[in-house]
Amino acid sequence: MIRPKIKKSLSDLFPDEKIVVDTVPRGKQGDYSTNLAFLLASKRNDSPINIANEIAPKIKIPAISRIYVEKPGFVNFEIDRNYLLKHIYENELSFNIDNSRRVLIEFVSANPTGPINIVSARAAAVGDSLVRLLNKVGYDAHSEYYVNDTGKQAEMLAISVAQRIREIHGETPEIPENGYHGKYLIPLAEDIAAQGDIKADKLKEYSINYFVENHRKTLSRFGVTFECWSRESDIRAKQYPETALKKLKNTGKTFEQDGAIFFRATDFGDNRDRVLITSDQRSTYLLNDLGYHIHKIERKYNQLINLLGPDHHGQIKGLIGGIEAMGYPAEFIKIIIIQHVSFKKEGKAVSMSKRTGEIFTLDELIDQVPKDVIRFFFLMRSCSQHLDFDIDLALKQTDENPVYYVQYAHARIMSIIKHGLDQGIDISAEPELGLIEQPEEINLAKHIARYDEVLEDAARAFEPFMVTYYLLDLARIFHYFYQKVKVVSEDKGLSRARIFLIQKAAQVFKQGLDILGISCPDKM
RNA sequence: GCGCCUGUAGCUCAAACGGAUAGAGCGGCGGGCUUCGAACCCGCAGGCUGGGGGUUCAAUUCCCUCCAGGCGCGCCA
Repeated sequence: MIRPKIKKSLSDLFPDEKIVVDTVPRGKQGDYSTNLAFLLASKRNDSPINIANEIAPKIKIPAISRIYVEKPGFVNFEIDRNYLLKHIYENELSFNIDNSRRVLIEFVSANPTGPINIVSARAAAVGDSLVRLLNKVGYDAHSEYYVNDTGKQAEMLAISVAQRIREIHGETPEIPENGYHGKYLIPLAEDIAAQGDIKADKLKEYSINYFVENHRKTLSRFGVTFECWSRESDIRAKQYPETALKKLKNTGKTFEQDGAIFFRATDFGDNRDRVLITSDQRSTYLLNDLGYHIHKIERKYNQLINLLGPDHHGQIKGLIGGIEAMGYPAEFIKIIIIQHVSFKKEGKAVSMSKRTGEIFTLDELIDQVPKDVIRFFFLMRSCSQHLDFDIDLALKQTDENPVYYVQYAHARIMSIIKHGLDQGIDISAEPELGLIEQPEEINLAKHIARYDEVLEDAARAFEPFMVTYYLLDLARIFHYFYQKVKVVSEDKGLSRARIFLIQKAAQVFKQGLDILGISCPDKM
């Protein structure tokens, strides 16, 4: 990484300043810039441009060949060409920004009362990519799926399935109003009916397992696998909710009212106190969830990340407050809200409700749109951004999806390298880096060198989409380079040097797309 | 009513921690293959960053207010 080297050199000169090193906008001199002169200006009561001119000559950094001062006071640094190429040549594209972090990322966790619908697809894409990204930068990150297999909705599922079985036997089904009316229960009911009678008390377990397996298969088609599937029934059987309740009671942050036990969540910034045990002595979702989080922490994780939909934001304060009250640092847990996706079809919004049975399943979407396209689409947006997904657009115009733009760049490179081999270029030979000097070549090299910086930024922000944008930029720069520079020519030494450069680009494409969970074919 | 998110080009979106002339893709118009992959490249058009006020050397970014949209606000999960 070049950026931290600049920052360190500046910090050594001015240890008291909060120095920012940024990239330079297009069209300006230099590659990286600092705001240092602005910071000093207010303290010294002088103009930023004067200070910039004063400090610029004092800065000596091996990676930097030239320093420019730009109005109104930026100090810009140009990377030394030889340093840059050597840096790329020696960089193995693997690094550690923090190897002490053991991270558990819980995401999707859809209720096993029906097929996964496309609302969960965004969380699946982001969560899976986040696991890959964090592992790539040196964290020890793992994926987790929480199965809500107890409680009222599980009961309601069993009741609804029982009615569908009656229907198969020629009777009129009577699914309760708040039951599950979707036709997707019919294959399950047929499956059960074909096996003869399953006892009523086994119906719930069987149905839950059916959908858990269904979720696992669907997500696997989407390229998403979970290392751990935790079950609420297991958490309960191991008495984690009771443990959580005991811990909370010990802190004095609970109270009784109307026969129920409350958690004093308002002490932790919540807008109301939250029920832990209802007046009819059932544990609430919050208490079970707190128990579940004890279970996570007991597994030696020091960073828990939960991806939630925007409809869950109301429960964040209660959960974090509860974890804090139980004596764990609040920073242990990070909640990421993945904003709402609006699906549109034939120009109008698609409404989805599992209870009424109006759903568009993830399986149906994958049947029609390649998973690479779907994932890329979701990973082009920041999590905090609402997102419109036009299904017709995805179905009809997949060729225009930018994912192909990136994949094409990689395939093009592989084709050029093959061509080079056919022309007798020895790609095992040491490249003569000094031959790389065209502006388009240097620009490509500079962008390759930024890869690990982008990964660091994306990992610290928990935002895989930053990788997506980087890859689109790199593809654009490569395609332009291709237009201007002939890689394979009569000059074997030059050809070898240029192949080295595009090989590095290909490695970045491959690894970057892998972080996004998107394939990277050699031919298209 | 309260809380969270959002408002940037015709459309979909960028612009990390406040920085330089607010950038891409799609769509529109005009160019470019005898040459390593045209799923590509180049150029043009298109913006009071929802309105107004404030803080700052500097605001798309922070604060206030108004307007518009989305999602929440159970002893449900």
